[in-house]
Amino acid sequence: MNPISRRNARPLAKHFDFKEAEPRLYQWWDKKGWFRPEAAPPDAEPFVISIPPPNVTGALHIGHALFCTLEDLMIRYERMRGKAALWLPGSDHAGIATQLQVEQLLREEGTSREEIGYEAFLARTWQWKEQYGGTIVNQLRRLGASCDWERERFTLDAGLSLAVQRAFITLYEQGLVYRGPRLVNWSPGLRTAVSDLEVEREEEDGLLYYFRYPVAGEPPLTVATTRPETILGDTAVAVHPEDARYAAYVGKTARVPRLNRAIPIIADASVDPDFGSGVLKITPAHDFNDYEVGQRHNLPFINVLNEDATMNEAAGPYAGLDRFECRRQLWQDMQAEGLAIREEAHRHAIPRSQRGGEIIEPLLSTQWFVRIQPLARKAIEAVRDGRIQIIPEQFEKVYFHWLEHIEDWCVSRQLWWGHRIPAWYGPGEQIHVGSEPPAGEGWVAETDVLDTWFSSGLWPFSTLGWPDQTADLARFYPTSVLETGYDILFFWVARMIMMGLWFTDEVPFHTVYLHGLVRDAQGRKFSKSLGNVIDPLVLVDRFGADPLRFTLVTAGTPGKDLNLDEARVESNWRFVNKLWQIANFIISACLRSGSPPMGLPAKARQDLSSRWLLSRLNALIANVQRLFDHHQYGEAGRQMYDFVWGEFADWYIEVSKQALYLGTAAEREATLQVLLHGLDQSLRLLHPYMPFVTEEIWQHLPNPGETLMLAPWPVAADSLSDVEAEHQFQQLMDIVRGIRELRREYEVPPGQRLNIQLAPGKQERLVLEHSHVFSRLCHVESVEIHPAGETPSTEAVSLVFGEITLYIRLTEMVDQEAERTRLQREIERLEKMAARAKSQLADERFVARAPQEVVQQQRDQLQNAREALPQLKEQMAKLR
RNA sequence: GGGCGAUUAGCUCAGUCGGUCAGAGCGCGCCCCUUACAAGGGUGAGGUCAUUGGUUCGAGUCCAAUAUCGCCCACCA
Repeated sequence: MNPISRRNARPLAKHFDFKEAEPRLYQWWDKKGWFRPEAAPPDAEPFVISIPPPNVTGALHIGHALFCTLEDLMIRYERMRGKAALWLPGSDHAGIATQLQVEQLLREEGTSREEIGYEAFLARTWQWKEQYGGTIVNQLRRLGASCDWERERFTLDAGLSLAVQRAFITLYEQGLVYRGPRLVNWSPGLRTAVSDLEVEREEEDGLLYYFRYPVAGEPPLTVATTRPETILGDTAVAVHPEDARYAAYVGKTARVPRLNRAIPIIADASVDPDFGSGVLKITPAHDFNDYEVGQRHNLPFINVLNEDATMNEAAGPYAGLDRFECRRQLWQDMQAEGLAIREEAHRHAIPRSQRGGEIIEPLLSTQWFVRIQPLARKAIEAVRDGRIQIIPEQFEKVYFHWLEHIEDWCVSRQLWWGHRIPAWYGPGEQIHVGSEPPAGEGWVAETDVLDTWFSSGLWPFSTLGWPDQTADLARFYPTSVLETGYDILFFWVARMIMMGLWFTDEVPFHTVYLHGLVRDAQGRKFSKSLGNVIDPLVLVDRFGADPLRFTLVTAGTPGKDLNLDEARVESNWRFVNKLWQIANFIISACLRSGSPPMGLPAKARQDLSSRWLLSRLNALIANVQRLFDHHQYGEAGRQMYDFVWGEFADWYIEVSKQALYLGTAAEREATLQVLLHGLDQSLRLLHPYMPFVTEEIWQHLPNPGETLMLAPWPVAADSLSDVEAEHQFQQLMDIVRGIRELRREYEVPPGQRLNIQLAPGKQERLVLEHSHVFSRLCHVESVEIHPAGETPSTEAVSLVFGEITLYIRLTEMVDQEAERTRLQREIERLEKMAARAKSQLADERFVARAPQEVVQQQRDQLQNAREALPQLKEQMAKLR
């Protein structure tokens, strides 16, 4: 091993200038190639995350910032652990979203996609993509994302397009793809089919229309509908088979209002006799339930809608009207004929497009479908048998439920932007599926494209070169963790698992980590209309990327929505500053007295506070490891925060000043070593959360490696754990706090230094040897042994900490009454504690069954109370 | 109609393996510009851990019911 060349500490600026440092560090890391897995030795174990590809259309929102932070955290952590970490970035062509945006653009220019035509539209969209598509990916850089940019992919790249074709053709050849007329969810505005998942149902106020269905030879039937225009497509009227009211009607003929078409009255068990009048109109071409009834009873399917949801010629006199206009018109006409009975307010679920929000119509149309059950079975198995673990676990249930009830996936979309389905239509209704048309004349290419999620489903392996057996595929597939929001568990995660297993025969990743949604400080969803949208980049501008990252990770728990409060980002910005000031203090000390040799002082040269600090640090490292193993990054971050601020800064640094300012050269060196070690380890732990400030500080420390990014991750060592030191230092801390409380209670002026007498006892050396702790932390002038036999002055108050009793003389006469109250309070507290411990210990079941430490703890408490109480009571007795 | 989650301080939330777990941040009160940091330090007030049962030596933590809120799935016209 080469000796690491010695580098001196370099002074820090007074404050961290994140605006200057962040881009500088990022470019440096990137240029050095450290984001690439090749930065690790060739035999390093890989750790791979495929980024959830954001829509090219998108701008970075807070949800992106969350996934970006979590994934970067995992990647940086594993990289520091020596793995070949690959975070593969990219973006999604997002068929519908992108097409909508470009169409909007065209509309603003007074034209449309139909007008400019297919080729021009595609060219336009590509141009648009080149222009704006890089935005979001560049924004990820500002958050510190350590992606391997040389492996960046786009779902419409040539390689990925090939993968899509291969996958589709394979499924077809395996008999898992079929094409045919089915009732699908239709988006009239986009004039395309959409999948079940892309339809959202919201309860809305609507109307229920009651009307009469004329029946030959019987009084008319009363029927209710929410969509009167579909009456025109009715091909039956149904009642429940056991509904006595209508038994006479079954088999008779009804006449469709206005059109006078004769339709049968049938009996079907799916009719709920208790809803409305108990009579159901059947529109097989425009309702999913009716569709099934229609199939069962062999009814005709009459489609009354055009692709844009205007009425077609089957609607007779209403042809050409918009669906809602038709609804009004028909109802009016029925009122005129006396067929309309009444309208009733009715709250019901309306299906709306996830994109754009228009009302979706069930429409009969010819589409491509994937028979998904065989794929789903494999996907269920993989989670069931633990090859894939979903975190948090509760989502496994949801996953199973969805996959167990999954229906065939409509994968064709009548869009222009996307992967064209590799199919060809030949003479005589022939269909050929393949990347090229068959030989011969007259073959026409399919114009439908595939659902965007089809290509997303291949993402973990298509990005690595599949179907080619590339070196990357061999090395980095299966990937490691798939991290994303729970809202796309079905859309994306389940489909990746299904397709990964199907095409590669391996799970695409072994862990699924699902995060929650980011909401505003009051827990509301972000929305433009509420005006509560938080732009992560604005927060980065104000506070830097580190505080935002730290906040996003520590503000919540896995799988739960988190409320983002700007105040929290600000307070974490203060934490960044705190870290900076800690570093500033330590580096200044190095500059003053020379940087110490690397490493820790020998145990014999470690003072109590150092042993305490190192033991606490070691406990932190062990805890963090356990938490990381369980993906509890939030709790781990919070513990780091508490350690750095609450223990390292508040206590160790304060105490270290004694050695630094007044100690011998050897003491100074030993203390500096511990300070540097504490800082160095803290920076390593925090680096995955706050990469910028930690790297910047680390670069100013003496003797660092080249980059913190690749510095080894801290490992806990039993040799650093020191229970005794923790216990003793804790006693000192208790005393300091006790004295501070006392100072406040008696309003001792801050400048006034206290003289303390210590009752002789077992712990007297501990207290005497650390008098500097009290002098630095609570303004104590002197500590001396209380002369035996002498009664403490009436100007003194006493403080009791277990077996340590202190008498503190205050200059002015102590208010005897106040002191009595204080002592009384303290006595009561201890007596209660003693009583509880005593009764616990008297319970032999407790002593027998509770762990040894817990029993011992109770014994210690009892012991403490027993030693302290007589002291306190003695003091009470002395009061007048 | 099913399923899931939540309920802890004024607000937003942590709480791992049942035993220093009654915590943090913000807000609020009081004191302090003490030679790393006022972007700071110190110290307080404030909670029957939703309710009720149960398991256990021991429950914020596990179980069951209830209440309230939220989410997901589902073809009630």
